[in-house]
Amino acid sequence: MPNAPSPERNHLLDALPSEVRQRLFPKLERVPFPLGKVLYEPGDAMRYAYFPTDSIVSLLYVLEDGASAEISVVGNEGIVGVALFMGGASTPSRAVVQSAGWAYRLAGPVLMEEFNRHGDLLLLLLRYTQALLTQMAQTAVCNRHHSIDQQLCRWLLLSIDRLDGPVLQMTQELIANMLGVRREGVTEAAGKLQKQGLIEYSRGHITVLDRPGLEERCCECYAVVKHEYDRLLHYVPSQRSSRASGPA
Amino acid sequence: MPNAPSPERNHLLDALPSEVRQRLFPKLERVPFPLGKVLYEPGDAMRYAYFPTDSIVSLLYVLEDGASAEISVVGNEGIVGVALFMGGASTPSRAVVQSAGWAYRLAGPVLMEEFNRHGDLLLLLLRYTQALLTQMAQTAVCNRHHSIDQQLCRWLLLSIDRLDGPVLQMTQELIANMLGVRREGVTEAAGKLQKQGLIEYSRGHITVLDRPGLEERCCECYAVVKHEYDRLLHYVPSQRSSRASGPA
DNA sequence: ACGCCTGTGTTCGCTACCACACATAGGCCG
DNA sequence: CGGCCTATGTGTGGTAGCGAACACAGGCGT
Repeated sequence: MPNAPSPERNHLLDALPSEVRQRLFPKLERVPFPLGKVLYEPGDAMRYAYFPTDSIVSLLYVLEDGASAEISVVGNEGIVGVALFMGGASTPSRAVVQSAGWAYRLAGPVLMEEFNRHGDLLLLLLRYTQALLTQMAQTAVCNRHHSIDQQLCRWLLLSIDRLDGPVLQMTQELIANMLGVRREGVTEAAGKLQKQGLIEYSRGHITVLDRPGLEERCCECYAVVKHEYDRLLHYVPSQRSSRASGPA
Repeated sequence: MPNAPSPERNHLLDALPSEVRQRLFPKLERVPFPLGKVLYEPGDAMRYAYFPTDSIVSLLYVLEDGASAEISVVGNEGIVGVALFMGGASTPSRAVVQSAGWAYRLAGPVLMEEFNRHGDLLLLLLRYTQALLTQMAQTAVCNRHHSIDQQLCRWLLLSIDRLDGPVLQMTQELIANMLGVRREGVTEAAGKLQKQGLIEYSRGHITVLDRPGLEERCCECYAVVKHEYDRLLHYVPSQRSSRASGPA
Protein backbone atom coordinates (compact mmCIF):
# COMPACT_ATOMS: atom_id res chain seq x y z
CA MET A 1 0.00 0.00 0.00
CA PRO A 2 1.45 3.34 -0.97
CA ASN A 3 0.03 4.92 2.12
CA ALA A 4 2.09 5.95 5.10
CA PRO A 5 1.24 3.67 8.00
CA SER A 6 -0.51 5.40 10.81
CA PRO A 7 -2.47 3.76 13.58
CA GLU A 8 -4.98 6.56 13.67
CA ARG A 9 -5.97 6.71 10.06
CA ASN A 10 -8.66 5.20 7.96
CA HIS A 11 -8.22 5.52 4.22
CA LEU A 12 -11.87 6.06 3.47
CA LEU A 13 -12.07 8.97 5.86
CA ASP A 14 -8.80 10.27 4.53
CA ALA A 15 -10.09 10.22 1.00
CA LEU A 16 -12.94 12.59 1.78
CA PRO A 17 -12.65 16.25 0.89
CA SER A 18 -11.75 18.18 4.00
CA GLU A 19 -15.10 19.90 4.05
CA VAL A 20 -16.88 16.60 4.51
CA ARG A 21 -14.27 15.31 6.88
CA GLN A 22 -14.59 18.32 9.07
CA ARG A 23 -18.31 17.88 9.20
CA LEU A 24 -17.96 14.25 10.24
CA PHE A 25 -14.99 14.56 12.52
CA PRO A 26 -16.80 15.83 15.62
CA LYS A 27 -19.26 12.96 15.32
CA LEU A 28 -16.62 10.26 15.21
CA GLU A 29 -15.87 8.32 18.37
CA ARG A 30 -12.65 6.46 18.75
CA VAL A 31 -13.48 3.01 20.16
CA PRO A 32 -11.32 0.03 21.10
CA PHE A 33 -11.75 -3.22 19.20
CA PRO A 34 -10.68 -6.11 21.39
CA LEU A 35 -10.02 -9.42 19.70
CA GLY A 36 -13.19 -11.40 19.18
CA LYS A 37 -15.58 -8.52 19.72
CA VAL A 38 -18.76 -9.02 17.76
CA LEU A 39 -19.88 -5.83 16.02
CA TYR A 40 -23.13 -7.26 14.81
CA GLU A 41 -24.90 -10.56 14.49
CA PRO A 42 -26.88 -11.82 11.51
CA GLY A 43 -30.10 -9.87 11.23
CA ASP A 44 -29.11 -7.21 13.74
CA ALA A 45 -30.17 -3.76 12.73
CA MET A 46 -26.92 -1.84 12.55
CA ARG A 47 -26.72 1.18 14.76
CA TYR A 48 -23.20 2.27 13.94
CA ALA A 49 -20.78 2.17 11.09
CA TYR A 50 -17.16 1.49 11.96
CA PHE A 51 -14.00 2.71 10.30
CA PRO A 52 -11.12 0.53 11.49
CA THR A 53 -7.74 2.17 11.84
CA ASP A 54 -5.27 -0.40 13.13
CA SER A 55 -7.76 -3.23 13.63
CA ILE A 56 -9.14 -5.84 11.27
CA VAL A 57 -12.72 -7.00 11.10
CA SER A 58 -13.93 -10.19 9.48
CA LEU A 59 -17.31 -10.58 7.90
CA LEU A 60 -17.98 -14.15 8.83
CA TYR A 61 -20.82 -16.41 7.90
CA VAL A 62 -21.78 -19.07 10.41
CA LEU A 63 -23.80 -22.00 9.13
CA GLU A 64 -26.56 -23.74 11.04
CA ASP A 65 -24.21 -26.57 11.96
CA GLY A 66 -21.65 -24.13 13.33
CA ALA A 67 -19.22 -24.32 10.44
CA SER A 68 -18.03 -20.92 9.33
CA ALA A 69 -16.28 -19.07 6.56
CA GLU A 70 -14.92 -15.60 6.14
CA ILE A 71 -16.76 -13.71 3.47
CA SER A 72 -14.51 -10.71 3.40
CA VAL A 73 -12.16 -8.71 5.54
CA VAL A 74 -12.18 -5.01 6.38
CA GLY A 75 -9.32 -2.96 7.74
CA ASN A 76 -8.16 0.62 7.57
CA GLU A 77 -9.12 0.71 3.90
CA GLY A 78 -12.80 0.38 4.56
CA ILE A 79 -15.97 0.55 6.57
CA VAL A 80 -17.95 -2.03 8.50
CA GLY A 81 -21.67 -1.72 8.00
CA VAL A 82 -22.34 -1.11 4.32
CA ALA A 83 -25.87 -2.41 4.84
CA LEU A 84 -26.63 0.86 6.58
CA PHE A 85 -26.43 2.89 3.43
CA MET A 86 -27.27 0.12 0.99
CA GLY A 87 -30.70 0.11 2.53
CA GLY A 88 -30.92 -3.28 4.15
CA ALA A 89 -29.90 -2.25 7.67
CA SER A 90 -28.73 -5.80 8.41
CA THR A 91 -26.98 -8.73 6.76
CA PRO A 92 -27.06 -12.49 7.25
CA SER A 93 -23.42 -12.46 8.31
CA ARG A 94 -21.57 -11.62 11.49
CA ALA A 95 -18.85 -9.01 11.92
CA VAL A 96 -16.14 -9.93 14.38
CA VAL A 97 -12.82 -8.34 15.26
CA GLN A 98 -10.06 -10.51 13.90
CA SER A 99 -7.15 -8.35 14.94
CA ALA A 100 -7.39 -6.12 17.97
CA GLY A 101 -6.95 -2.37 17.68
CA TRP A 102 -9.06 0.72 17.32
CA ALA A 103 -11.72 2.12 15.07
CA TYR A 104 -13.85 5.18 14.55
CA ARG A 105 -17.49 4.73 15.21
CA LEU A 106 -20.19 6.78 13.55
CA ALA A 107 -23.87 6.63 14.45
CA GLY A 108 -25.98 5.29 11.62
CA PRO A 109 -28.26 8.33 11.32
CA VAL A 110 -25.26 10.66 11.13
CA LEU A 111 -23.75 8.59 8.37
CA MET A 112 -27.04 8.58 6.55
CA GLU A 113 -27.43 12.31 6.85
CA GLU A 114 -24.16 12.84 5.08
CA PHE A 115 -24.83 10.03 2.63
CA ASN A 116 -28.15 11.61 1.73
CA ARG A 117 -26.43 14.79 0.67
CA HIS A 118 -25.50 12.73 -2.35
CA GLY A 119 -22.02 14.12 -2.45
CA ASP A 120 -18.53 12.78 -2.17
CA LEU A 121 -19.29 10.40 0.64
CA LEU A 122 -21.92 8.60 -1.40
CA LEU A 123 -19.62 8.17 -4.35
CA LEU A 124 -16.78 6.98 -2.19
CA LEU A 125 -18.86 4.48 -0.24
CA LEU A 126 -20.36 3.05 -3.38
CA ARG A 127 -16.96 2.54 -4.92
CA TYR A 128 -15.80 0.93 -1.71
CA THR A 129 -18.79 -1.37 -1.79
CA GLN A 130 -17.91 -2.42 -5.29
CA ALA A 131 -14.46 -3.36 -4.06
CA LEU A 132 -16.12 -5.37 -1.33
CA LEU A 133 -18.21 -7.11 -3.96
CA THR A 134 -15.04 -8.08 -5.72
CA GLN A 135 -13.52 -9.47 -2.57
CA MET A 136 -16.58 -11.59 -1.93
CA ALA A 137 -16.67 -12.85 -5.47
CA GLN A 138 -13.02 -13.78 -5.34
CA THR A 139 -13.50 -15.54 -2.03
CA ALA A 140 -16.18 -17.67 -3.62
CA VAL A 141 -13.91 -18.67 -6.50
CA CYS A 142 -10.96 -19.25 -4.22
CA ASN A 143 -13.03 -21.50 -1.98
CA ARG A 144 -13.98 -23.55 -4.96
CA HIS A 145 -10.69 -24.01 -6.72
CA HIS A 146 -7.64 -23.34 -4.60
CA SER A 147 -5.70 -25.32 -2.04
CA ILE A 148 -5.45 -24.50 1.63
CA ASP A 149 -1.84 -23.50 1.03
CA GLN A 150 -2.83 -20.92 -1.52
CA GLN A 151 -5.71 -19.63 0.51
CA LEU A 152 -3.53 -19.23 3.53
CA CYS A 153 -1.16 -17.09 1.50
CA ARG A 154 -4.03 -14.99 0.25
CA TRP A 155 -5.37 -14.58 3.74
CA LEU A 156 -2.01 -13.59 5.20
CA LEU A 157 -1.43 -11.03 2.48
CA LEU A 158 -4.87 -9.50 2.79
CA SER A 159 -4.36 -9.28 6.55
CA ILE A 160 -0.95 -7.68 6.67
CA ASP A 161 -2.03 -5.23 3.98
CA ARG A 162 -4.51 -3.96 6.52
CA LEU A 163 -2.01 -3.63 9.34
CA ASP A 164 1.04 -1.52 9.89
CA GLY A 165 3.57 -4.27 10.33
CA PRO A 166 4.17 -7.84 9.24
CA VAL A 167 3.10 -9.30 12.59
CA LEU A 168 -0.28 -10.85 13.23
CA GLN A 169 -1.63 -12.00 16.55
CA MET A 170 -3.60 -14.98 15.43
CA THR A 171 -3.79 -18.66 16.22
CA GLN A 172 -4.03 -21.38 13.62
CA GLU A 173 -7.35 -22.32 15.09
CA LEU A 174 -8.75 -18.88 14.31
CA ILE A 175 -7.34 -18.88 10.83
CA ALA A 176 -9.00 -22.22 10.27
CA ASN A 177 -12.33 -20.67 11.24
CA MET A 178 -11.83 -17.84 8.81
CA LEU A 179 -10.86 -20.09 5.95
CA GLY A 180 -13.57 -22.56 6.84
CA VAL A 181 -11.14 -25.49 7.07
CA ARG A 182 -9.78 -27.71 9.86
CA ARG A 183 -7.13 -26.47 12.20
CA GLU A 184 -4.86 -29.34 11.19
CA GLY A 185 -5.01 -28.23 7.60
CA VAL A 186 -3.78 -24.80 8.61
CA THR A 187 -1.03 -26.33 10.75
CA GLU A 188 0.23 -28.26 7.78
CA ALA A 189 0.07 -25.36 5.36
CA ALA A 190 1.66 -22.96 7.83
CA GLY A 191 4.36 -25.52 8.57
CA LYS A 192 5.29 -25.62 4.90
CA LEU A 193 5.51 -21.85 4.72
CA GLN A 194 7.65 -21.70 7.82
CA LYS A 195 9.98 -24.41 6.52
CA GLN A 196 10.50 -22.31 3.44
CA GLY A 197 11.30 -19.27 5.52
CA LEU A 198 8.32 -17.28 4.31
CA ILE A 199 6.73 -16.86 7.70
CA GLU A 200 7.51 -17.53 11.31
CA TYR A 201 5.06 -18.26 14.03
CA SER A 202 4.72 -19.36 17.60
CA ARG A 203 1.79 -19.61 19.93
CA GLY A 204 -0.48 -17.07 18.43
CA HIS A 205 1.98 -14.80 16.72
CA ILE A 206 2.66 -14.93 13.02
CA THR A 207 5.32 -12.87 11.31
CA VAL A 208 5.55 -12.54 7.57
CA LEU A 209 9.23 -12.69 6.67
CA ASP A 210 9.12 -12.86 2.88
CA ARG A 211 6.20 -11.02 1.41
CA PRO A 212 7.19 -11.46 -2.25
CA GLY A 213 7.67 -15.14 -1.57
CA LEU A 214 4.13 -15.36 -0.27
CA GLU A 215 2.80 -13.60 -3.31
CA GLU A 216 4.54 -16.12 -5.51
CA ARG A 217 3.01 -19.08 -3.71
CA CYS A 218 -0.39 -17.43 -3.68
CA CYS A 219 -3.20 -17.94 -6.12
CA GLU A 220 -4.18 -15.09 -8.39
CA CYS A 221 -7.07 -14.18 -6.11
CA TYR A 222 -5.04 -11.89 -3.90
CA ALA A 223 -3.73 -9.83 -6.77
CA VAL A 224 -7.15 -9.49 -8.35
CA VAL A 225 -8.65 -8.17 -5.16
CA LYS A 226 -5.77 -5.84 -4.48
CA HIS A 227 -5.82 -4.38 -7.96
CA GLU A 228 -9.51 -3.79 -7.73
CA TYR A 229 -9.21 -2.00 -4.40
CA ASP A 230 -6.41 0.11 -5.80
CA ARG A 231 -8.35 0.90 -8.92
CA LEU A 232 -11.51 1.86 -7.12
CA LEU A 233 -9.97 3.59 -4.13
CA HIS A 234 -6.49 4.55 -5.12
CA TYR A 235 -5.13 5.84 -1.90
CA VAL A 236 -3.93 9.35 -2.34
CA PRO A 237 -2.17 9.63 0.98
CA SER A 238 -3.39 12.50 3.06
CA GLN A 239 -3.97 15.03 0.35
CA ARG A 240 -6.08 16.74 2.94
CA SER A 241 -6.83 20.40 2.51
CA SER A 242 -6.12 20.18 -1.18
CA ARG A 243 -9.72 20.04 -2.24
CA ALA A 244 -11.68 17.55 -4.18
CA SER A 245 -8.91 16.21 -6.34
CA GLY A 246 -8.27 12.53 -6.20
CA PRO A 247 -10.85 9.84 -5.90
CA ALA A 248 -13.78 11.94 -4.94
CA MET B 1 -42.41 -15.50 -5.94
CA PRO B 2 -45.69 -13.79 -5.39
CA ASN B 3 -45.49 -12.10 -8.73
CA ALA B 4 -47.54 -13.11 -11.70
CA PRO B 5 -45.25 -14.70 -14.28
CA SER B 6 -44.91 -12.65 -17.37
CA PRO B 7 -42.22 -12.96 -19.98
CA GLU B 8 -42.12 -9.22 -20.48
CA ARG B 9 -41.60 -8.08 -16.93
CA ASN B 10 -38.66 -7.22 -14.80
CA HIS B 11 -39.34 -6.83 -11.12
CA LEU B 12 -36.93 -3.99 -10.59
CA LEU B 13 -38.54 -1.94 -13.30
CA ASP B 14 -41.95 -2.91 -11.99
CA ALA B 15 -41.06 -1.71 -8.54
CA LEU B 16 -40.37 1.83 -9.71
CA PRO B 17 -42.98 4.52 -9.25
CA SER B 18 -44.78 5.04 -12.51
CA GLU B 19 -43.31 8.50 -12.87
CA VAL B 20 -39.81 7.09 -13.05
CA ARG B 21 -40.90 4.16 -15.15
CA GLN B 22 -42.50 6.42 -17.65
CA ARG B 23 -39.36 8.46 -17.89
CA LEU B 24 -37.26 5.39 -18.51
CA PHE B 25 -39.63 3.49 -20.71
CA PRO B 26 -38.90 5.29 -23.99
CA LYS B 27 -35.21 4.67 -23.45
CA LEU B 28 -35.52 0.95 -22.93
CA GLU B 29 -34.73 -1.36 -25.81
CA ARG B 30 -35.99 -4.88 -25.85
CA VAL B 31 -33.09 -7.11 -26.90
CA PRO B 32 -32.76 -10.86 -27.42
CA PHE B 33 -30.42 -12.84 -25.18
CA PRO B 34 -29.30 -15.96 -27.00
CA LEU B 35 -27.74 -18.71 -24.92
CA GLY B 36 -24.06 -18.11 -24.31
CA LYS B 37 -24.07 -14.45 -25.28
CA VAL B 38 -21.39 -12.56 -23.41
CA LEU B 39 -22.66 -9.24 -22.09
CA TYR B 40 -19.30 -8.10 -20.85
CA GLU B 41 -15.84 -9.43 -20.23
CA PRO B 42 -13.64 -8.79 -17.20
CA GLY B 43 -12.43 -5.20 -17.27
CA ASP B 44 -14.77 -4.11 -20.04
CA ALA B 45 -16.22 -0.70 -19.46
CA MET B 46 -19.95 -1.29 -19.38
CA ARG B 47 -21.98 0.60 -21.89
CA TYR B 48 -25.39 -0.75 -21.06
CA ALA B 49 -27.29 -2.07 -18.11
CA TYR B 50 -29.60 -5.00 -18.74
CA PHE B 51 -32.88 -5.92 -17.09
CA PRO B 52 -33.62 -9.56 -17.91
CA THR B 53 -37.25 -10.52 -18.32
CA ASP B 54 -37.43 -14.20 -19.20
CA SER B 55 -33.68 -14.80 -19.48
CA ILE B 56 -31.04 -15.63 -16.90
CA VAL B 57 -27.56 -14.18 -16.76
CA SER B 58 -24.64 -15.65 -14.86
CA LEU B 59 -21.87 -13.59 -13.38
CA LEU B 60 -19.01 -15.96 -13.96
CA TYR B 61 -15.43 -15.75 -12.88
CA VAL B 62 -12.89 -17.44 -15.11
CA LEU B 63 -9.51 -18.22 -13.60
CA GLU B 64 -6.22 -17.98 -15.41
CA ASP B 65 -6.16 -21.73 -15.89
CA GLY B 66 -9.61 -21.69 -17.44
CA ALA B 67 -11.47 -23.07 -14.43
CA SER B 68 -14.61 -21.12 -13.66
CA ALA B 69 -17.25 -20.54 -11.05
CA GLU B 70 -20.53 -18.74 -10.97
CA ILE B 71 -20.48 -15.81 -8.60
CA SER B 72 -24.12 -14.98 -8.80
CA VAL B 73 -27.11 -15.21 -11.04
CA VAL B 74 -29.44 -12.51 -12.28
CA GLY B 75 -32.90 -12.95 -13.72
CA ASN B 76 -36.09 -10.97 -13.92
CA GLU B 77 -35.58 -9.85 -10.34
CA GLY B 78 -32.51 -7.81 -11.10
CA ILE B 79 -30.12 -5.88 -13.26
CA VAL B 80 -26.87 -6.77 -14.94
CA GLY B 81 -24.25 -4.09 -14.65
CA VAL B 82 -24.28 -2.79 -11.10
CA ALA B 83 -20.71 -1.56 -11.60
CA LEU B 84 -22.17 1.22 -13.72
CA PHE B 85 -23.74 2.97 -10.81
CA MET B 86 -21.42 1.66 -8.13
CA GLY B 87 -18.74 3.71 -9.80
CA GLY B 88 -16.31 1.10 -11.04
CA ALA B 89 -17.62 0.83 -14.59
CA SER B 90 -16.19 -2.68 -14.88
CA THR B 91 -15.72 -5.85 -12.87
CA PRO B 92 -13.22 -8.71 -12.92
CA SER B 93 -15.98 -11.15 -13.84
CA ARG B 94 -17.81 -12.05 -17.01
CA ALA B 95 -21.53 -11.85 -17.62
CA VAL B 96 -22.94 -14.57 -19.83
CA VAL B 97 -26.45 -15.60 -20.76
CA GLN B 98 -27.21 -18.87 -19.06
CA SER B 99 -30.79 -19.22 -20.19
CA ALA B 100 -31.93 -17.69 -23.47
CA GLY B 101 -34.69 -15.11 -23.56
CA TRP B 102 -35.08 -11.37 -23.63
CA ALA B 103 -34.05 -8.35 -21.66
CA TYR B 104 -34.43 -4.61 -21.58
CA ARG B 105 -31.32 -2.68 -22.34
CA LEU B 106 -30.63 0.79 -21.04
CA ALA B 107 -27.68 2.94 -22.07
CA GLY B 108 -25.30 3.60 -19.21
CA PRO B 109 -25.55 7.39 -19.36
CA VAL B 110 -29.34 7.25 -19.30
CA LEU B 111 -29.28 5.01 -16.26
CA MET B 112 -26.83 7.33 -14.58
CA GLU B 113 -28.92 10.37 -15.32
CA GLU B 114 -31.86 8.86 -13.46
CA PHE B 115 -29.61 7.46 -10.74
CA ASN B 116 -28.13 10.88 -10.16
CA ARG B 117 -31.51 12.30 -9.40
CA HIS B 118 -31.02 10.45 -6.14
CA GLY B 119 -34.56 9.27 -6.05
CA ASP B 120 -36.38 5.98 -6.01
CA LEU B 121 -34.14 4.37 -8.59
CA LEU B 122 -31.06 4.92 -6.48
CA LEU B 123 -32.67 3.44 -3.38
CA LEU B 124 -33.98 0.49 -5.29
CA LEU B 125 -30.72 -0.29 -7.03
CA LEU B 126 -28.75 -0.06 -3.82
CA ARG B 127 -31.08 -2.46 -2.10
CA TYR B 128 -30.81 -4.79 -5.04
CA THR B 129 -27.06 -4.59 -4.83
CA GLN B 130 -27.17 -5.57 -1.23
CA ALA B 131 -29.17 -8.63 -2.18
CA LEU B 132 -26.49 -9.38 -4.75
CA LEU B 133 -23.87 -9.07 -2.02
CA THR B 134 -25.77 -11.65 -0.03
CA GLN B 135 -25.89 -14.01 -2.95
CA MET B 136 -22.16 -13.74 -3.48
CA ALA B 137 -21.42 -14.25 0.19
CA GLN B 138 -23.62 -17.30 0.31
CA THR B 139 -21.98 -18.69 -2.80
CA ALA B 140 -18.63 -18.42 -1.10
CA VAL B 141 -19.84 -20.31 1.97
CA CYS B 142 -21.64 -22.90 -0.10
CA ASN B 143 -18.53 -23.54 -2.17
CA ARG B 144 -16.60 -24.16 0.99
CA HIS B 145 -18.90 -26.41 2.92
CA HIS B 146 -21.57 -28.08 0.85
CA SER B 147 -21.69 -31.11 -1.39
CA ILE B 148 -22.29 -31.05 -5.11
CA ASP B 149 -25.71 -32.54 -4.47
CA GLN B 150 -26.70 -29.67 -2.26
CA GLN B 151 -25.23 -27.07 -4.53
CA LEU B 152 -27.04 -28.50 -7.50
CA CYS B 153 -30.30 -28.17 -5.61
CA ARG B 154 -29.51 -24.59 -4.73
CA TRP B 155 -28.61 -23.82 -8.30
CA LEU B 156 -31.76 -25.37 -9.72
CA LEU B 157 -33.95 -23.52 -7.27
CA LEU B 158 -32.30 -20.18 -7.91
CA SER B 159 -32.67 -20.76 -11.63
CA ILE B 160 -36.31 -21.75 -11.78
CA ASP B 161 -37.18 -18.89 -9.43
CA ARG B 162 -36.00 -16.64 -12.20
CA LEU B 163 -38.00 -18.30 -14.93
CA ASP B 164 -41.67 -18.71 -15.59
CA GLY B 165 -41.82 -22.47 -15.58
CA PRO B 166 -40.02 -25.44 -14.08
CA VAL B 167 -38.13 -26.22 -17.28
CA LEU B 168 -34.53 -25.31 -17.91
CA GLN B 169 -32.64 -25.67 -21.13
CA MET B 170 -29.25 -26.54 -19.77
CA THR B 171 -26.72 -29.32 -20.17
CA GLN B 172 -24.90 -30.92 -17.29
CA GLU B 173 -21.68 -29.68 -18.78
CA LEU B 174 -22.84 -26.08 -18.46
CA ILE B 175 -24.07 -26.59 -14.93
CA ALA B 176 -20.66 -28.00 -14.07
CA ASN B 177 -19.06 -24.81 -15.35
CA MET B 178 -21.36 -22.71 -13.22
CA LEU B 179 -20.78 -24.72 -10.09
CA GLY B 180 -17.08 -24.96 -10.82
CA VAL B 181 -17.06 -28.77 -10.64
CA ARG B 182 -16.58 -31.62 -13.10
CA ARG B 183 -19.29 -32.64 -15.45
CA GLU B 184 -19.24 -36.18 -14.06
CA GLY B 185 -19.97 -34.84 -10.63
CA VAL B 186 -23.08 -33.15 -11.93
CA THR B 187 -24.12 -36.31 -13.77
CA GLU B 188 -23.98 -38.25 -10.57
CA ALA B 189 -25.80 -35.66 -8.48
CA ALA B 190 -28.45 -35.14 -11.13
CA GLY B 191 -28.87 -38.89 -11.46
CA LYS B 192 -29.67 -39.16 -7.79
CA LEU B 193 -32.25 -36.41 -7.99
CA GLN B 194 -33.87 -38.01 -11.00
CA LYS B 195 -33.99 -41.43 -9.32
CA GLN B 196 -35.85 -39.82 -6.46
CA GLY B 197 -38.32 -38.25 -8.82
CA LEU B 198 -37.37 -34.70 -7.97
CA ILE B 199 -36.28 -33.73 -11.44
CA GLU B 200 -36.31 -35.15 -14.93
CA TYR B 201 -33.84 -34.42 -17.63
CA SER B 202 -32.77 -35.45 -21.07
CA ARG B 203 -30.27 -34.03 -23.48
CA GLY B 204 -30.19 -30.47 -22.36
CA HIS B 205 -33.62 -30.13 -20.83
CA ILE B 206 -34.19 -30.25 -17.12
CA THR B 207 -37.61 -30.22 -15.52
CA VAL B 208 -38.14 -29.70 -11.84
CA LEU B 209 -40.92 -32.08 -10.78
CA ASP B 210 -40.87 -31.69 -7.02
CA ARG B 211 -39.86 -28.28 -5.86
CA PRO B 212 -40.47 -28.84 -2.15
CA GLY B 213 -38.44 -32.00 -2.39
CA LEU B 214 -35.55 -30.04 -3.83
CA GLU B 215 -35.77 -27.51 -1.06
CA GLU B 216 -35.57 -30.29 1.47
CA ARG B 217 -32.44 -31.77 -0.04
CA CYS B 218 -30.88 -28.34 -0.41
CA CYS B 219 -28.51 -26.67 1.97
CA GLU B 220 -29.66 -23.62 3.85
CA CYS B 221 -27.96 -21.34 1.36
CA TYR B 222 -30.88 -21.16 -1.00
CA ALA B 223 -33.33 -20.12 1.68
CA VAL B 224 -30.99 -17.49 3.07
CA VAL B 225 -30.56 -15.87 -0.33
CA LYS B 226 -34.24 -16.05 -1.14
CA HIS B 227 -35.28 -14.51 2.14
CA GLU B 228 -32.83 -11.73 1.70
CA TYR B 229 -34.06 -10.94 -1.78
CA ASP B 230 -37.62 -10.98 -0.53
CA ARG B 231 -36.78 -8.80 2.42
CA LEU B 232 -34.89 -6.23 0.40
CA LEU B 233 -37.04 -6.22 -2.71
CA HIS B 234 -40.39 -7.55 -1.62
CA TYR B 235 -42.16 -7.69 -4.87
CA VAL B 236 -45.27 -5.63 -4.51
CA PRO B 237 -46.69 -6.40 -7.90
CA SER B 238 -47.51 -3.08 -9.48
CA GLN B 239 -48.62 -1.53 -6.23
CA ARG B 240 -48.58 1.76 -8.04
CA SER B 241 -52.32 2.08 -8.04
CA SER B 242 -53.36 0.30 -11.16
CA ARG B 243 -51.54 2.69 -13.43
CA ALA B 244 -49.97 1.39 -16.57
CA SER B 245 -48.39 -1.55 -14.82
CA GLY B 246 -45.14 -3.05 -15.92
CA PRO B 247 -42.45 -1.44 -17.96
CA ALA B 248 -44.52 -1.93 -21.05
C1' DA C 1 7.98 -25.34 41.33
C1' DC C 2 3.88 -27.26 39.98
C1' DG C 3 -0.09 -27.98 37.30
C1' DC C 4 -2.93 -26.56 33.73
C1' DC C 5 -4.58 -24.58 29.70
C1' DT C 6 -3.72 -23.26 25.17
C1' DG C 7 -1.43 -23.79 20.87
C1' DT C 8 0.83 -26.85 17.78
C1' DG C 9 2.46 -31.37 15.63
C1' DT C 10 1.24 -35.95 13.93
C1' DT C 11 -1.21 -40.08 12.94
C1' DC C 12 -5.07 -43.15 10.99
C1' DG C 13 -8.76 -44.28 8.17
C1' DC C 14 -12.35 -42.22 5.41
C1' DT C 15 -14.98 -39.65 1.85
C1' DA C 16 -15.80 -36.47 -1.74
C1' DC C 17 -14.17 -35.05 -5.47
C1' DC C 18 -10.85 -35.09 -9.31
C1' DA C 19 -8.49 -36.67 -13.83
C1' DC C 20 -8.80 -39.58 -17.50
C1' DA C 21 -10.77 -42.98 -20.34
C1' DC C 22 -14.30 -44.89 -22.63
C1' DA C 23 -19.12 -46.76 -23.37
C1' DT C 24 -23.85 -45.79 -24.73
C1' DA C 25 -27.67 -43.23 -26.45
C1' DG C 26 -30.65 -39.55 -28.41
C1' DG C 27 -31.36 -36.72 -32.11
C1' DC C 28 -30.20 -34.08 -36.16
C1' DC C 29 -28.84 -34.02 -40.98
C1' DG C 30 -27.32 -35.82 -45.03
C1' DC D 1 -31.65 -44.94 -43.17
C1' DG D 2 -26.90 -44.30 -41.70
C1' DG D 3 -23.48 -41.37 -39.79
C1' DC D 4 -22.10 -38.17 -36.61
C1' DC D 5 -22.12 -35.03 -32.95
C1' DT D 6 -23.54 -34.01 -28.51
C1' DA D 7 -25.19 -35.38 -24.06
C1' DT D 8 -25.03 -38.64 -20.56
C1' DG D 9 -23.40 -42.92 -17.94
C1' DT D 10 -19.68 -45.53 -15.73
C1' DG D 11 -15.32 -47.22 -14.00
C1' DT D 12 -10.58 -46.98 -12.16
C1' DG D 13 -7.27 -44.93 -9.56
C1' DG D 14 -5.39 -40.80 -7.24
C1' DT D 15 -5.55 -36.91 -3.86
C1' DA D 16 -7.03 -33.16 -0.83
C1' DG D 17 -9.18 -32.41 2.95
C1' DC D 18 -12.04 -34.34 6.88
C1' DG D 19 -12.91 -36.42 11.67
C1' DA D 20 -11.11 -38.09 15.64
C1' DA D 21 -7.62 -39.15 18.73
C1' DC D 22 -3.53 -38.14 20.97
C1' DA D 23 1.27 -36.44 22.02
C1' DC D 24 3.97 -32.59 23.15
C1' DA D 25 5.42 -28.04 24.47
C1' DG D 26 5.31 -23.20 26.01
C1' DG D 27 3.72 -20.03 29.12
C1' DC D 28 0.75 -18.53 32.72
C1' DG D 29 -1.13 -18.40 37.48
C1' DT D 30 -0.94 -19.80 42.14
